[in-house]
Order: sequence, then structure tokens, then C-alpha cells
Amino acid sequence: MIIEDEELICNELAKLLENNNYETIILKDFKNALNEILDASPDLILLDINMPFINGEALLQNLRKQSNIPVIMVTSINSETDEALSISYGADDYITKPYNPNILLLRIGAVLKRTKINYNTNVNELTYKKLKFDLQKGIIKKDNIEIELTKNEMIIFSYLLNHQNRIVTREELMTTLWDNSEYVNENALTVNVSRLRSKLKEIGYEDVIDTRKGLGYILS
Amino acid sequence: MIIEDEELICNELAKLLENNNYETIILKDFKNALNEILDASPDLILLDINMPFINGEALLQNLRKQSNIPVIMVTSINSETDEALSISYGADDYITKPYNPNILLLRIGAVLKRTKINYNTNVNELTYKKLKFDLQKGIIKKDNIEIELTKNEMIIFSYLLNHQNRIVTREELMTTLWDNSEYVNENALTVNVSRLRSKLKEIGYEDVIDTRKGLGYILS
DNA sequence: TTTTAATGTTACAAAATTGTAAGATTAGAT
DNA sequence: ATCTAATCTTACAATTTTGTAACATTAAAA
Repeated sequence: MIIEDEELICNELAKLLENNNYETIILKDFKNALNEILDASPDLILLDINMPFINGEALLQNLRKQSNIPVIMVTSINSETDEALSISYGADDYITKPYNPNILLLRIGAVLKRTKINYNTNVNELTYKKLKFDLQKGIIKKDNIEIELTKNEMIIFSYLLNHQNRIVTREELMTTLWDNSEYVNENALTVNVSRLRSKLKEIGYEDVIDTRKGLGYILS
Repeated sequence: MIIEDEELICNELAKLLENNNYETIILKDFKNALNEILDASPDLILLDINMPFINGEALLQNLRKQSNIPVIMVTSINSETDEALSISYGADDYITKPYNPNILLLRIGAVLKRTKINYNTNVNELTYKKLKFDLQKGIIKKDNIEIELTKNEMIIFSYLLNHQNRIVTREELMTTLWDNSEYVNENALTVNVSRLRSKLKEIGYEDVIDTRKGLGYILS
């Protein structure tokens, strides 16, 4: 999706992108921008930051409250301030006018690559040492071995992975696994951690989840 | 992790990063780089591409076969060729020497942000229109409503999300759900899609998965 | 060293998930 | 308009997942 007030540039961009097999939409209704974006849910947005009737920075900030759609900021001035601002406002990349079309295409490709993670193979993986954890399938892979995790095991493992090398309290895990509303036995957590540990052990990762008595667990 | 041959720059970088609350490791054994990286499994790598005894590009390419650890390339020459190459080799970003420390920090922050997606809240979400799909918990959220998906439903939904707006064949989904080795009824897929559809309907997303008879499904 | 509270393990039953089958519905071809 | 193969729905039984309870083990304090 192209968000740009100068029609000439818009059309140029659209032509460039379509020649490179990207489907493009041009934002028309600037007043209703946020809704148009969310309805169209494009894979990527090219957003001009210097437009006379709309504040690109504010639009990006508002968009970020609701969505992670990748945004490449197009800035007119190549100043460090602008560069810094774009990124801190939540842009995934920025490019300065006048831009080289090939570099723009490369940036678009790179942003799409890292945001969709792996568009073609549908892999969304976390890595831990030499082990890969497929978030979608809930499968741990190491060398040729695959282990299936249940949903609770997935939740615990990914929580620990996302908070590696720090102590994760039992309470944190409890609230991550269950709504505070529903009562569950304290021991349910212990049992689930135990089950996860024995699966990790099957692929050679013994003693990676350490117990800190009275404090919680730590994955190291 | 800093991979850089000039000791002076290394130490400068380490000081800068540590002053900003990043834990840093400096790669020592360049011959055994790949193993050192995998063992340390850093959150991010700063990789100098122009080192005398080691080929940074080749290292990155080899690393990418095994890992998605984010890499920021440090290049000496600000040429378009280099920029293009870094990204195509699998770097997440690049910066040219001499760099402004503040810009480097911003870039590091930005890369970490988008790769870890949301480090602190442990959220790993895909977005579809006004709906969010929590990959870890297998929960769909919209407004205040939450719907739990089963593992098969998660696999189908995330596959469709990752391949939005194109036809996904039944066969693709079959091989994503089950190993070709195990025999399952063709209808098992239909039933699972049906179950997913009825859950989506519960939160107001009726008719979003369209059937293209003889071809497959499309999420639009 | 002893005590004790915290954590771990195992077995089991309730609950949830999943593939199958049988019959219903549908879209597109004739 | 009719036919037909593709897709859908529902119910059901097999399998898997999960919380509980009962007992075992452990680490840290006394």
C-alpha cells in the first residue's frame, strides 16, 4: 500500500512495484486512513512522512497501537534526526528521497522477509542452542529427531525461551497458563514442567530447566 | 556478540553497549566462529564484513543455514553494492563505518524489537484484520472475546494467514498437518477446516475462508 | 544432622481433541 | 435443469491431554 500525496510519485511507485510482481493499492481517503489500512490489511506500507495534509508520524503511531503491518518510511531529508525518528515511531525501515528503485525493491524484499519470517515455508521458529521450536506445530527439532509438545508444554517452553537466563517465577507461569479466574492445583504446573523436562531429556537436553527453590525456574 | 578483528573498535563497542545495558560477548576464536556463536546463542550479532582473516559474508551465509539470530552487518564502504549484498546474504540490517553511536543503538533496538517481536510480554502474534492470533497460546482475540484453537486449527489458521490472498491447496494443508507417512482420511482436513470456520464465525468472521472447488481454500 | 516446606513423580480418571463414517449440501459441468 | 464429484456437517469412538491426589525426593534452614 502506497501512502503518498504526490500523484506522479504514486503512479511511478505503483508501476515499479507491479512490474516486480507486487500487488499495490494506493490510499485514497486520507481522512479515513487508519480504517482503510486495516480493512485492506496490506503486507507492507510505503509511507511518505512529509505530506501537506496528513501527519505521517502520527498515523504510524496510531497504526502501531493496533497492528504490526510493516511500514517503510519515505523521508525527504536525509538527516539523522529523521532517521532516528522514523525508527522510534515504529517504522521497520526508512528510505530517503530521491531513492534508487533497486535499493527500494531490496529494502521491501528484506522487510517482507524478516516480518513474514518465512513466507513460503510457513515456519515461525524459536531457536534454543542447536534446537528449533516450531511455534505453529508445537514441534521441537534437533538433528533428525522431532518431539511433539502439547499445548501446555508449548506455552511453558516458549515462555522460558522468551525469558532465557532469568528466573521465571512459578506464579508467572501459572498466570500465563491459566486465567486467574479458574482454580487449578499448584501442582498442575509442577507436573507440566516435569512432562516438558522429560521430553527435552529425550533429545539430549537434560538439566536445562533449573529449579531455584522458592523462586522459580530458569532456562539456561 | 561482537565479531570484529580490530581490538580497539571491539572495546569501544563493548563499552558503548554495556553502558546501555546490553550484555556483550566478543568472539575470540575466529576459526571456530560458527560453533562459538551457536553455543553462546546471543540475541544479536554485530558482524564486521571487512576483516582480514575471516570472510564475514561466508560466515553469515553459513550461520543462516542453522539459525535466525539477528545480524547487523558493519560495512566500511558506503556503496550501494555492499548494502544490497548485506541484505541479500541474510543480514537484518547494516550500518556503515564510521557510525554515529546513537544511530547504532537505535538500529540495535529496532532489530531486537522486530525479531523478538515482543520480548517482555512474551507475545508472538499474527494479525488478521482486527483480530490477533497468539501463536503460543493458540488463542484468537478480538475486542474482548477470546477463542481457543486446537493444535490442528492453529496449524491451518497460521498457514492460511501466512499465505493470505492466494489459493492454498488441500494437499498443501494435508502435508502441513500430517506426515505423508501416516495415512489419514481426506475428509479429516475438511472436518478440521469446518471446525476452524465455526470458531471464526463465533467472533464475527464468517465466510473469510472461501472454498475454491477443485482448487483449495483462500483466506481473504 | 535433622527437619520441613518446596518440588518432583507416577498413576489415574475426567475432559478435550481428533479421525472416521455416513449422509447432506453445493458448485459447476453437461 | 439435471447430474455428479467435491466439499460439508454431524455424531461417535479412539486417542491424547490434563488436573488431581498420593507418595517420593530434595534443598535449605535450624
